[in-house]
Amino acid sequence: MRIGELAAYSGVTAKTIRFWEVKGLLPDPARTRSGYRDYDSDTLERLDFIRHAQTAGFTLAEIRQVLQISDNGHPPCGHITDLIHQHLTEVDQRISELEETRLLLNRLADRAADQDPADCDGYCAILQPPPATRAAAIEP
Amino acid sequence: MRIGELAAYSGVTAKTIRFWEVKGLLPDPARTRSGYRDYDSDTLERLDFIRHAQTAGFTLAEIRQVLQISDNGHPPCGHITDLIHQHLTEVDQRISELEETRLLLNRLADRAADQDPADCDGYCAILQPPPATRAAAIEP
DNA sequence: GTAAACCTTCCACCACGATGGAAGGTCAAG
DNA sequence: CTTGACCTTCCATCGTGGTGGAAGGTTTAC
Repeated sequence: MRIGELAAYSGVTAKTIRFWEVKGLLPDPARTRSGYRDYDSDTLERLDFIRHAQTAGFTLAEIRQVLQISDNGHPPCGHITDLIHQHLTEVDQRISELEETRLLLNRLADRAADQDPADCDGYCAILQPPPATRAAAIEP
Repeated sequence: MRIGELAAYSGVTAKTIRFWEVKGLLPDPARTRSGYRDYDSDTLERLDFIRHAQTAGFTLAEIRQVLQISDNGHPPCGHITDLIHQHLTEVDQRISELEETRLLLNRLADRAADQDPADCDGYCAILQPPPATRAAAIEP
């Protein structure tokens, strides 16, 4: 199977397949006499695996690690389980960060609703923090 | 005030101040005879404004727009209000995406807990999607 | 035999917001 | 007069996951 065909079956572009190969997620494929990449159909499953792992939020580097373990003949389940829990922690953290941002934005929206543009002296007051973030700017 | 002093007062590094200038967030500053940047203390407020806007999740490009409106003598409040609501939408969307990811990871974690590594044939089954995502891989 | 479709490698570029460092000029203290 | 802190510009690099395109070789159908 040539790269275009693999691309068509998998839904991954040929460019991306080559990119994943460079990044070490795909082994060097067989080549035809003329130098074309020649894949067996197992590669389709590997591409699927990579895509599902991406959907789960794993980086290519992490996926490469998992695949290496697998390629070395070990079941990577333990490693994957670790990664899953690690990612859960990260996702939870990112969600709380974003919820904090949302809180801030909501406060700003409230303030914007009350704001008379005429009062906007210098930089717009909406985005100003509650007073006294820095004690005093000493002018030299 | 030279750049190092401004950096010290504002808590923004000199490198970053130059970077913001290049990106159009800061006007070309006055220069001393020898070519050093020479800031007035108003710049301090501008840097503060930029930092608060960043905290609210605005990109430098958005902040530049707001500052341009402000520099042209118009109150940017209306634009800022629009941006705030736009960002609220984006943040909400990002949060739901992450919550979906968390759901997926939790399902994977459950599956991982039940998984016997011995059953891991080929690519680890934990990350496999529920069967029949693609109807059938036709092998050519 | 020739045109289209496909393949190869290689190099550059996108966003995003900086940061590191080289090579050289300036300024103040001792 | 020298040392060190500070400043200048310019260019490269980081991470992330690709995408675009040039220049050239191959295969397939007609």
